[in-house]
Amino acid sequence: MAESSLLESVVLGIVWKLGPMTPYAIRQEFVHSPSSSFSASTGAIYPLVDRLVDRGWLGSKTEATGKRPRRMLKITRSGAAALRRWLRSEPNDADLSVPFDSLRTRIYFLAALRPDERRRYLDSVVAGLEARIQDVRAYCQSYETKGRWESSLAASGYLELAKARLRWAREVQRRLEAADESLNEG
Amino acid sequence: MAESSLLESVVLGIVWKLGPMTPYAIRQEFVHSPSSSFSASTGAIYPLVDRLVDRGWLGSKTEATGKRPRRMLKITRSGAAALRRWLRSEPNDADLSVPFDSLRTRIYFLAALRPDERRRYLDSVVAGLEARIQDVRAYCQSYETKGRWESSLAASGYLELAKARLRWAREVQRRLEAADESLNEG
DNA sequence: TCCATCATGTAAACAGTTACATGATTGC
DNA sequence: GCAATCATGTAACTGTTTACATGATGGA
Repeated sequence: MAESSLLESVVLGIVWKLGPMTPYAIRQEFVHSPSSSFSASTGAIYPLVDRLVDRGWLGSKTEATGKRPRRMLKITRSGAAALRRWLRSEPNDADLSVPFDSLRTRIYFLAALRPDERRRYLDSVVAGLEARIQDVRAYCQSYETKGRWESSLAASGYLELAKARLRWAREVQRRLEAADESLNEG
Repeated sequence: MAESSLLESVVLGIVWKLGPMTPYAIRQEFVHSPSSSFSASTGAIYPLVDRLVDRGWLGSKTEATGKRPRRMLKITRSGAAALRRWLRSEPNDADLSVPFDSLRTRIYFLAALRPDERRRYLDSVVAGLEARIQDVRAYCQSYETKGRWESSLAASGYLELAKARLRWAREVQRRLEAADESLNEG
């Protein structure tokens, strides 16, 4: 049994949860997610779907409704089994390590900028995160009311991370300002 | 001027901050980071360093100290300028979107498991995150005392995310248990 | 009528992983 | 003497991005 990649497992999960659906619809799920870690370009998603079909995890039926064909994908028995295997598997090192955050990574090198540049950058980060958290809140609320329970649990995970990040960015901003002031005074 | 990838910018930043250093030492920085998003395998790092040298952003001097040569890398003027350009650049959509979390992603499909399997999985997640957060705390404290200020700000970002994630995992655990109990009663 | 979106895919280029290969140095 | 780690790199494979190409459908 082939070891499957994360993206493959997620696609399998999406079809299990939302299917039957077209490859196009799968892609939209990624596009509209508040966490854009998978860009899921066409060149990634179509070959990936083919792989899952070849492995017998997705069934594919081409419907000729209009003139142009649509591929309807649905999960098979062995596909659902593979999904459950993934879900049950012990979280590994990468799963447990602190999520990657490109804003945090940049901060690590912030001393390379002048104080005024640093301040400007932090302002744009805080403003950007504040704007974004509104979208996340809206996304989460839509799941709390109409969604399934798992979706609302995942959504609360989005919100927790988004809030933690904004809290941290404000703290960074505050500490930089304090440092600048003490420099001006002393 | 070529647009540089995130990994390239980070390598540039590491050499700016910690250099002059060997490609091997750069790799160790990634290996020992609490966020293992960059695995930075040899096959990634050596060609990447070559690209940065070709671009004139890193200077490379091969020292023949013993018998085997060591490449000492140091950032050039234009390399430092490129680093600052990256640091000043407006955070984009991907930067501002909620960080990816594979544990959260799995939760989204958790209904595919039986209640006892879900509970077992959540237990291993919470245990794993608890164990991990100790390492993160230790890592952060080492920067609070001896590190530079930017490192300690980045470290506080690690800790905030790690804590938010554990808080969320416990909340999920709690809500799953509550749901199971109400099923048993009603 | 025209534009956006639905919908399917391919091809070239590129980046990254895994595995391999080599050999020096340091500490037990 | 031996094992771990320092240290450099390459080659094959795989997955992803970017760009291209095509055409249907539905609404203003």
